[in-house]
Order: sequence, then C-alpha cells, then structure tokens
Amino acid sequence: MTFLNHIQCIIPVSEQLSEAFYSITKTKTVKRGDLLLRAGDYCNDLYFVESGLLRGYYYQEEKEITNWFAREGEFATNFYAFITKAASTETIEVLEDCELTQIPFAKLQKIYTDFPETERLGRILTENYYVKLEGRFLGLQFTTAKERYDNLIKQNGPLVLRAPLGQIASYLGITQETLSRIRAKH
Amino acid sequence: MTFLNHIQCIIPVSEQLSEAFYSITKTKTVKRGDLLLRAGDYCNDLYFVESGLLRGYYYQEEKEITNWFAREGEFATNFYAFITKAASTETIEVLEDCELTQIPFAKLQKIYTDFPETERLGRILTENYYVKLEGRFLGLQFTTAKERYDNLIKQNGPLVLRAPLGQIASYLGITQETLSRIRAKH
DNA sequence: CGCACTATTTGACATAAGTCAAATAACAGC
DNA sequence: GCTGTTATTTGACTTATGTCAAATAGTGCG
Repeated sequence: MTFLNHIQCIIPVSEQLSEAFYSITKTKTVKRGDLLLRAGDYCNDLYFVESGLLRGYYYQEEKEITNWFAREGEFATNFYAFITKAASTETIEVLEDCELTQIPFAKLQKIYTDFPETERLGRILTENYYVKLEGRFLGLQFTTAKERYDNLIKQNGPLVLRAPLGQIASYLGITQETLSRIRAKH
Repeated sequence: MTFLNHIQCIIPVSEQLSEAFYSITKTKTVKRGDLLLRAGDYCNDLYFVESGLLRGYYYQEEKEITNWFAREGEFATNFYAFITKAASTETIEVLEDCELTQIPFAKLQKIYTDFPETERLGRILTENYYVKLEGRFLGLQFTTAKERYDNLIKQNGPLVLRAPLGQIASYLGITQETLSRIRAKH
C-alpha cells in the first residue's frame, strides 16, 4: 500500500490535494544499519514505510529499549519530537532495507493551511498512535510475557522475527533471557 | 482554572470564538456516586472539570480497573468512544461533587467547522492524552509499585488519596494488598 | 447505638520474571 | 575456513508482586 492509498483510507483526497502531497514528499531509499534520526537531533520528517522494516529505540539506564517497529504500510517518526519540535529522545534505525516516503514537517504544515480538511488527518493519525499505545499498555498490565510474545507474532508475523532477540525482548518489556526461554518451549 | 482559561493556554481565543464556546457549553453539577457515562452507552460529551474529582473504569475479567482520575483543570471523557462514536467500554463515576463544563460532540464539530483554527485544539488535546499515557506506559515498565505510588502522590497530591484503596491500586496496576503494604511502610 | 456490609490490613505461601554468570552458537572480516 | 566478536541459550538463585484466606477497621443506615 502506497502513501497516498493509505491517506485515502483516512480522508478523501481531491486531485489538488493529491498533487500537493506528491509535490511535498520525496522517496527515500535507506539501507540496513542506517540511522534515520539520532537521539538529540530534531525530528523534521514523518516517514511512511513503503517497504522494509524500521525500529525506534532509546536508552533507559544504559539499556537500549526498542519502543516500536514499523513495517510497510505504517508511519514512522519520533512522534513526540516531530510534533513538539523538542530534541528527539529516540534513535530510528533501519533494520531491513527500506523504501520510504518522506514528509517534511514544514511542508506538512503548509498542507494543513492550504487544505484545512487535512487537520483531521493529523488528529486521526494521533488517535491511531494513541489506540496502539493503549493496547500495549493494557497488554503490559494484564498479559504474561509469553502471551505478549504470541500476540506480537500473530500481529506482525515473521517480519519482526528478523529483528534480534534483545530488541524484541525490550519491546515486550522483558529480558533477553526470558524471551529466549519462551522460545525454547516453542 | 476555568474551561476558557484552559483553552487560551492552547490556542488563541478570539472574541467570537469565546462566544461560540460559551454558547455550546453547559455547566453541569454532579454529585458523588453519579455516573456520567455507563459502559455500553455512547459517549456524546467531553467534560472539563472546574472542580471535583472523577474516575473512569472498566472491567477486566470480573475485576474493576480504574483507568484514570480527572480533577479540576483536566478533561474527562472516554476519549476513544467520544472520538470514534463506538460504544463506551468505560464507566465514568463521580468521586467528589463536581462542577463540570459539558461540551457536546456535535457542537464541538460545528466549532471545528466554523473556526478551523480549533482543529489544532483537538490535535493538541489528543497529543496530551498520548503523552500522559506514554508516561504511564514507561512507568509500568521501569518502576516498582512503590515508585509509581510515590509519583502519583507527588503529581496528584492528596486529592487522589480520597479515592478508595482498590481504585488507586488498579490504576497503578497492582493489587490492593500490595498497595496496602506499600502504605504500611509509610 | 448497634448491626451488617464493605474496605483495609496482615499473614503464609506461590510464581513469573529478573539477575548474574557461564556455556554455546552464529556471524563478519580477513 | 579460521578467529575474534557478538548473540543466544542455559543454569542457579533472588525478588517483587500475586493469590488466597482470615482478621480488623470503618461506615451507612434503620
């Protein structure tokens, strides 16, 4: 699913709006290991993943914590830093070669001004982020590590499995050792 | 802090906008024990708490889980149900007599249409919800039950303490017994 | 005031997951 | 294909928090 297809699922996209999006976005190809954003930098872009896999991570007491994975059809950015223009606390790393649609913040603002109906888009994307986070929050509170792992596999399939064990473990809020033991009992 | 004061902290409020808000909002007085919203109902109103204390809760395997408390200066609603028009999964209960500013969904939509600059307001309120939830999510993952309790007290002071033990415990994601033991060691 | 009901505390024990450490396994570069 | 490095697995032990049950304390109502 391309960026525009995805937008069309959220708000109606007129010919003009479609062209405006076309003119402000760039296609960006990145390779495994590249960093799209570093902690401390400003986050000027929203990315839509056309193909590939990314992750966002930060440090919590020396330990690297993976906060999210984004695969094709999903948006990726340090949401908070993108919106507030505060320095990013997250680093965004390319896990699998990606084709991305890059949406610069300033140009997105212009779209909001020129096409007020797109304000709704921003709100809905925020809501989606919220709902997703809420799901994880409830999961953390009411499910065991094994259940969370099984759910991750069910929802994200083998794609996420290509990520190293430690990254998946920290995403699930558990230690590597625990995840390794979960896997051992198939 | 009144509703309009609060809005003014987020977006500039013109004379006309102020009047428009005035015309769509109603002041509502509710008493301890009243239910503002029941699980299963549609959530048609956003409330701003001028004074008093509310909570939102839902059931998770027979157990009542308090999802949030809202005190003066905060908004209260089942955010998800309000936005999506899905049936509410939450019940909203009045913990302490409240004076509320009631904002009906349909009229809020009209404000969005008549004053497009208010779309930003919706987005920012959503973001605030998101950031708050993110804080709780991280807390659940990286702090002990005692730390979470201490933080709650620090942030919400004695107001929340008037809520029954079991409600606070479920909000913190722990059992009553554990919270009771935390309190016992002052 | 006293009864019945509900909320809180306390105790004894169970358990999921963490910690630390060592043993393997997998992998990248020469 | 070896070698050093990094990732994963396994083991032994600890710990925070949960569970179940019983004892108190608190509260509203007739």
